[in-house]
Amino acid sequence: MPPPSRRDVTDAELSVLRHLWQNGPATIRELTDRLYPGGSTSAYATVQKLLDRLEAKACVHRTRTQVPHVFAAAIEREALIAQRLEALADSLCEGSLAPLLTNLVGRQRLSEEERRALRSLVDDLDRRKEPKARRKDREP
Amino acid sequence: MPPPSRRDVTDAELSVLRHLWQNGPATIRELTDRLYPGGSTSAYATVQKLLDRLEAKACVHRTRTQVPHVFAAAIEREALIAQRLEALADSLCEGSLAPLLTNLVGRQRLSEEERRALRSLVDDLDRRKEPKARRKDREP
DNA sequence: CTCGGGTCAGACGAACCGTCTTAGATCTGA
DNA sequence: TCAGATCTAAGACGGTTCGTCTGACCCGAG
Repeated sequence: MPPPSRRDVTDAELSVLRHLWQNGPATIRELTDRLYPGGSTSAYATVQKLLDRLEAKACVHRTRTQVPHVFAAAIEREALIAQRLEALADSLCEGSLAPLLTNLVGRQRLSEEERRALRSLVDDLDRRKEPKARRKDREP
Repeated sequence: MPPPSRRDVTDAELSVLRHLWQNGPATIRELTDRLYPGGSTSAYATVQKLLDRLEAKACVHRTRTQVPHVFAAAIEREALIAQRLEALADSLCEGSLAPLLTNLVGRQRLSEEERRALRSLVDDLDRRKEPKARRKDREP
């Protein structure tokens, strides 16, 4: 059986990605100073390798025109969340997202405010998908 | 840096677990015949090892009193979903579940029926958490 | 006794992850 | 000019995990 071939983003890789999300594009040097403060010489190479692999996974974009190269996140945090939620649904719910939803909603950890926000989200969705009187939807 | 120490349930392990969820307790032989139909001798040992590791992860309970041993799922599918959702929240949302929720709700893939079910879930939650007049709830 | 089925412990190859080393290119300042 | 610093690039390393597979031992039925 061939391995999944598309590997997931790793924890160490994620810490790099997180920094790019929070602080925008950066060089290897900047990332190294931030993530491995007081790190020895090899920390630089470690960050470099993490960026290499992130680039191979299309999660990071590298600007080669200038030196040192500048790296920027090529995937949004939301997109990564979406991707993992779908992977979860595939492996545990036969692709259906509903069980995840009910699991999240059925928790006590949701504050009143979160519940209110959730309700308004559902309202928005309803409004978009089944308007009482059909409006001029450009994408039905 | 020490590895995460609590490893996740693997794909192959998950296929065993899935069968236990669907068909109830089973012996190694039964699982092997189901999961590796026409499998050679070693398939049996493979399933056995998967069950060993699942037991080590407290995801499976093994009845040793009788031979052959009978294995049963020791974790519900819902619990595993919950666990993974929390892991996801920890790694990508600083522990907050809300981003997962909004990501799931903001999709087009939710059918009208799913939206209706979701709404009633939120309604239930609201009713449970802020009853206008406290009723005699035996399980609050 | 033999043999088939079961348990148990462990080895194996492959893959992955984080780290680290090395070599060569490029730029800069004394 | 050249010595040193900085960067890119490629790869090796040790450790771990995963799925698979082998072999030894146990036991009850024929």
